[in-house]
Order: sequence, then C-alpha cells, then structure tokens
Amino acid sequence: MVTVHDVARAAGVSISTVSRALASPERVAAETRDRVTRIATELGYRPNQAASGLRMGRTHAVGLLVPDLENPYFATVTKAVQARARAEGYEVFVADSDEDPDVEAELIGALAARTDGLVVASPRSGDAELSAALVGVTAVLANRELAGGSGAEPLEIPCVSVDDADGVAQVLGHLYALGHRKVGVAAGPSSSWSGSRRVAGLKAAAELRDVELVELGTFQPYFAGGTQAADYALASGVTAVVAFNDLMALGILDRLRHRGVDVPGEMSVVGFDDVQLATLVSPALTTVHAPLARLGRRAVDLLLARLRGGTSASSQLPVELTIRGSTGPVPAGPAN
Amino acid sequence: MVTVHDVARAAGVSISTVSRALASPERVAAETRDRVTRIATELGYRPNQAASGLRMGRTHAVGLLVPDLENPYFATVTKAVQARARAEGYEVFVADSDEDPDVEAELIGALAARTDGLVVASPRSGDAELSAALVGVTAVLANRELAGGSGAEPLEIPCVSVDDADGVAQVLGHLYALGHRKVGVAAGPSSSWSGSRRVAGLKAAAELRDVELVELGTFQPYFAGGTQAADYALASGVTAVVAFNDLMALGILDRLRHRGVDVPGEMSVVGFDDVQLATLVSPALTTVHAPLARLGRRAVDLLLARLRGGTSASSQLPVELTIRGSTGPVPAGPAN
DNA sequence: GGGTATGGTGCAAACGTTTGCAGCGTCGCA
DNA sequence: TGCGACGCTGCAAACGTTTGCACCATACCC
Repeated sequence: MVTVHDVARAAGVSISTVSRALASPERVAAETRDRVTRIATELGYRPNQAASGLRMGRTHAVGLLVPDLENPYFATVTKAVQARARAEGYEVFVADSDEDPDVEAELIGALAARTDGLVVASPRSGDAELSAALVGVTAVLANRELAGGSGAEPLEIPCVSVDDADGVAQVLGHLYALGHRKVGVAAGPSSSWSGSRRVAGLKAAAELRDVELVELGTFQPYFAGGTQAADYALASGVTAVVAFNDLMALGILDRLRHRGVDVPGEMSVVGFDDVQLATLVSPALTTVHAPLARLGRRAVDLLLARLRGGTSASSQLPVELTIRGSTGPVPAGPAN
Repeated sequence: MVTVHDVARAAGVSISTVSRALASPERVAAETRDRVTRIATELGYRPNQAASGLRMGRTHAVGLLVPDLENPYFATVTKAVQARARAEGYEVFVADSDEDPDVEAELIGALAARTDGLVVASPRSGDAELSAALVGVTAVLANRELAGGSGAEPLEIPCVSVDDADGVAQVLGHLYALGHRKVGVAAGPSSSWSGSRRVAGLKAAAELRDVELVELGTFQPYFAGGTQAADYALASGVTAVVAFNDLMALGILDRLRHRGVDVPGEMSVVGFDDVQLATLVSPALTTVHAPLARLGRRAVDLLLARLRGGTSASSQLPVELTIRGSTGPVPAGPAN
C-alpha cells in the first residue's frame, strides 16, 4: 500500500505538502502541486479512507437499510439513494433486514458504527425498539414517522413519505365514479406504518362517499399475499379491491385470472406505488404513482443537510392516481 | 462519541483491558471482563471502525458493483451478496454504475479505497479498461472472465459464472424437440460477456442440430429491447425466438400480444436467468434457471477466501432449463 | 537597507484502536 | 522460605491522515 510518505519521499517534500497538494491545491505552489499530483498518480496513491475517517471524524459514507432488496419498490429507492449520495461524494452501505425487526435493530447498530448517518426505509420494528436502536445515530426515516424519543434525548428524526391519504382518496374517488359501492381492501402487515395510513385514509374516504368498505384482512405485501387476498375478495361480494401495494395487486390479478374472473369486467383491482412491473402485466395495473426515486433522493438530501449541521424537517411527497386497464365500471348484475 | 477511554475510566481499568475484554475475553479475568462489558453496553460504546480499520489494515467491508440495481437479476445477486457477507462479518458497499463503463472504472476506484475487496458483477467495460481499474485491488468477477493483466502483475481474478453454453444448448434441444427448425436469437449488447457466450453457444448447438439460426440483432437487455426485437422476429419468419435474458423475453411476449400473435401457438419464446417475474406473466416464461443467489454467495466466498490468504479458482454454476407456457410445438403451416 | 507582510513548507500532534512487551502480584513447588 | 512460572494488567507505539503552528525566504514598502 502506497501512502503519503511514499509520495512525499518520491517528490522530495514533506507529507504535509502532499496532503495539501491533493486536498487544497490553492495552498501550495503550482510547481510543487503539479509534481506531487503527478507522482501520486504515477505511484497509484489512494488515500486511506480509514485514516482519513479517523482523523476527520467523518467517513463520508452513509447507510441504507431496507426490508427487502428484491422488492422492486426498494430496488428503486436504493438505486436513487445510491445515485444521489454518490453525487454528493458519499458511498452507501446497503443492508437488507429480510423483513425481520430483530435483524433491523442489529443492522442499524452495525451500519451506524461505520457511517456518518443512516437512511432507514420502511422499518418493521415497533416504535420503542426503533427509538432504542436509533439513539445516538443521525438518521432519516422513509415511510415511517417516529415521535420524540422516550428518554432524555429528543430524538428528532425527520421522515420522508408519500401522501398516502391523498393517494387512497383518489383511488376511492375513481372507483366511486365508476359506480363501485362495495370495495374490498387487502391490507398489508399491521406492522407497516404506510399500511395503517392507507387503510385509515380509505376508511375516511369511504365514509365521505358512503361507500361500503370491506376489510378482507391483512396479507403479506407480496405477490403471494395477493393470490391469497383474491379469494377473500371473491367471497365477499365486492366489485373492486384495493391492495396495499402493487405486488399484492399483481397477485390478485393473477389469481383472478386463474379463477376465470374477468378484470376489469367483473372485478376492478387497484395497487399502490406504481412499480415498473405494473405496466408490464395485462391488463396493466391502475395504481397510485409514488415518486420513489424522489423519495430516495429526498431522504439523502435530508440526511446530508443534517450531517452538514443544518436542520431538516419531514416532508411528504405528492402522489398521482394512474389509471390503466385493471379498473372499469361496476358490472351490471350482482357481483356474485 | 464514547470511546475505549470513557469505558476504561468508568471501569477503573486501562484502555488495553477494555479492548481485550471485548475482543479476546479469555485473556482477561472473568470479573474484570464482566464489569467492562457491562459498562460498555451501559455507556453504549461502539468501537470506531475507522480506528480499528486503520490499526488492523482491514475494514471488514466489501464492495459490490452492479450495472443496475433495478434489474431484478442484480437485485437478487445483491441480496445474496449482502446476506452472505453479513453472515461472515462483513458489511457491503453497493454501487450502481448505471451501465456506464466510465462510471464503472471510477466506482471501482472509490470502492477499492474503502473496502477489503470487491465483487464486480457483469462489468460493461472493455478488458483493457477493466484490467487497469482492477490493478492492486482484490476482486472477484461475476459473469466475466478476464485474462492475466497486461503489465507486470499477473492479475489473477477469479470469476464465477453460470454455464451459459449448457443453458442455451438445452434451449435449442428443447426447441428442436418441439419441431422448430428456424430459430431467432435476440442478442444482448455486444459488450456483454455472457451475451457473447450465449450467442456462441447457440450457434454451436444449432450447427449440431442442423437448425437455422437467425440473428435478429443486438438489443438493450431490458423490456424495451424485447419489444423492439419482437418485430424483427415476426419479420424474419422464425417460429421461435431465444432472448438474451428474461427481461427481453418479457418485452417480446408483450409486443407479440399487442400484435395479436399467439404464444406459444404461433411463436415460442425463451428467456434466460429465470428471474421471479418470469413466473408472473402469462403465459409463464420458459427460461434457463440460473442460480443467482448461489452466484452471489459463491462470489463472496471466493472473495473472502482470497482475503483470508487462501487462493480461489473460478467456478461455473450449473443451469437448468425450466419449461413453462411460452414454448410449444412448431405451428403446422408456414409461420408467415 | 531595515522592517513587515505574505506565501510556501515542515514539524508534530491528534483521531481511537490494537498489541508487543514489560511489570506486578500470586501461587506452586522444592 | 526462596525461586520460578504464570495470569492479569498497563504502557506505549503504531496504523495514515489532516491541520494548527512555526519557520523560512522572498518581496514589498517606506
């Protein structure tokens, strides 16, 4: 490994000069600077990040914790976080908790020890555990609000999320306009903060419109959860079903097709998030478009603002209902 | 930030003892050890990884470079790499080159400076650039072979890949058995090493079987590339088309449906990789199952073996043709 | 020409950890 | 009782970098 000492010796200067020539070029004579930089590249000098991090107290690395990298939702968020962080001169540690709350706390600790700050996306832990794990780490949450800490420290953690309430309100309005008066909701796991918000929003919107909302149950937020939910929907006599997210909605579509139910002729299906996949199936999925890349970028921006000493407030991103082929007018006869 | 000094003071011992109590418990008296560990957790002590990394010369972090995190192929690989590395006590820096060879080289440098080693998945750079970027870094390649370095150093870089030749041979055998004698191939970008291997393998297999192979062209390895390729396929009079990967195959399926072509009635379509998505479309995609999670784990194993001073050889993982609904017997009449 | 800015460079300390070496006390054995 | 051994602990150096401070030379002003 080639260090500043090697470069300094080769260039006939002190290590201070080498360091300055590379870090703050205006502070060293042009001739010296050129010689040093030339020799540095010749020797293939790469500053030791550990040493730099130790001295400066900052690693220029951030951590990202997601529940599941294979979920296209988080894949998009991860990609955006990585890109933005990199543009700002930060590298990104990525960790996947596999949806396990215990692993989550452990990973937060591990990441916090080697980074300047964390983006924690859609944590599955309870409030207490999450607060405990986040003590002393600068973090930004995605899709999760966390009130002030329980102990002495205030624990002010900004949160970036999408406007779930508005999204589901748009969904219900759309279905209402199509004539649907009995709508099923396939909720995500109860541990999901967004999930609770969406269900609550749906209830409020349904009450406003005088639509009967049938809670089909809570299901895994994956394709498999959707296949399960579809049968509940058929049994309940609803004419439309709103899924917690797109993956579930796709599972519902698949199961309905297998059971010979026409979408949207006999049943309308709506998702949430608008992952790329939603456009690739047929019929294409009507869903709420959530700006996931923006979500990731915003999270990084908030985090870096904090790291740079600034303060940063939570923010909520607007959503937009995207109508595709999976929703249509309520069937003429009774649904079942 | 709480350091060993704080713990030492609180426990009434020296920092050496604190360090030893936590790192090598058998070297310190039981009573002292318990007191130290208790106080350490009480104070919320977290060893500074930068300092440790500096002293030990090891960061216990590895880097993973992929062309596109949103590609489900790499999402699966990333998840597996992350899980395996974590199980072995390593954290993972993830970087996304966005398919850009120049960015790739830059990212390799950035990651190498802060990690013990790299997994570089499906690099898009040319051999020369890649070799240059990898000088002095311990790395493992996925889906890419790289011969000995050009300069003085041998640059022995192990590679883990799937058995592309066997995969496409199985595909061609399958199509042959179904009666197909004129098969189109929608190749990936020419910069793709796997892509070249697959095309070469197809050619060899086609020659063996006396099947006419029509090269439809090279396309982007995404859904959009597939929609483009589908029209070429229809124009060429083939009865089956083999895509570079599943994403392209899905694009082909979609385009064929829009053009009213029945699959597999009028055209058979085969993919490669077997991403989860391949089972979610209808008809489900016949494809070559590549053990992506194993690929990721294997890559980490090879890398860690090197880091631990051992040596590690390239390895090739077996594949298996998975027949689903998108392939069928050749149509009775002429294809066009 | 003497004094003072000023730009360029070097010295040395510090970041927090690990670890070789040495010291100290205790115990066992003769 | 004396001596060696051993278990436990502390001291201090080292990892590679950054940076405040000091130093030197040159240039400039009066």
